[in-house]
Amino acid sequence: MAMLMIGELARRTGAKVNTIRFYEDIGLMPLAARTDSGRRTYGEADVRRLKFIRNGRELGFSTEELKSLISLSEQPDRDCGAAAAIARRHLADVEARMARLAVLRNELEKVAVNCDGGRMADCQVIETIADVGSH
Amino acid sequence: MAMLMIGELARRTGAKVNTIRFYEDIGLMPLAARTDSGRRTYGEADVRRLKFIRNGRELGFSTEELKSLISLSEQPDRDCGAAAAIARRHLADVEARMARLAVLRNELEKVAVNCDGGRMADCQVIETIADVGSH
DNA sequence: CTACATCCTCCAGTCACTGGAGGATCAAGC
DNA sequence: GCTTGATCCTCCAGTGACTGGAGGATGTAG
Repeated sequence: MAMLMIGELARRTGAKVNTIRFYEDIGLMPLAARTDSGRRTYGEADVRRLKFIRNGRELGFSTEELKSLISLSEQPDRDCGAAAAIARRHLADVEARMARLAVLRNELEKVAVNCDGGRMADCQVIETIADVGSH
Repeated sequence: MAMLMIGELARRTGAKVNTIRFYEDIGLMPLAARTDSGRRTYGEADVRRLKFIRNGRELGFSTEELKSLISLSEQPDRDCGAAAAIARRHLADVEARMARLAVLRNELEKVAVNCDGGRMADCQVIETIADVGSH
């Protein structure tokens, strides 16, 4: 298994180099092993972990939540109620956001088509955003 | 039309008092009129504008995008192509996020039910988040 | 007239990055 | 063996969008 340098890890996960170092600083990624000259090296497990982190972040989990989830997963004998609780807390939030996004998407779709070339006075974008969520 | 104090505006829009002042600082809300003693006063137009801003923010528009949208809407004779363009740029993003949230929601739902009481070794939360979006 | 809520300004802190300066190291080509 | 360019290192300052608190003035109800 070939060791990866930080730049390659970045390419494989879509995270920026600086972001990976930042994750190490805050303990979200483990302290990386180093070459003799001090360069960080990574393996496949790091690729998986970082992909997990990036996905989690984009889906709205905080770094602290991800830390809990990871440290939970590293204690395979304890029960997973805690992980499920974090997930469930997130579920309601996710559903609410989806509902509002759905409304917005439909309105934006209409607007993006109708609006082009018209005058601002007839533009629906502003009204649309003002009204989403006041359902 | 009764004038509102900042606290009442906050209550009606869900924004915090400090956030409203912050929006004034960065020019997202206009400089509020003041009473003799220096307190900010607001009217119905401010309620609408702030609701628009809060919704826009929660739906992922940046404060700069909202500023553009607002200043566009204040020039009703110019064409609304620019507003539509901002909306369209957002549309693709919104759709991508919805798709991933949908996958996540379905998985979290399964997991939140199955997982409770099990051992971490069998827990799907981690796998689920690691895989969403890698499809 | 005394509480107490609400307002004011100013400023420091938070979260999750992002970017850059200044310098070392490495791999490839001449 | 040497230069060039990419990549790496550390450290630190900045960003966006707030959030919270200190310290003090003002308004209102009993």
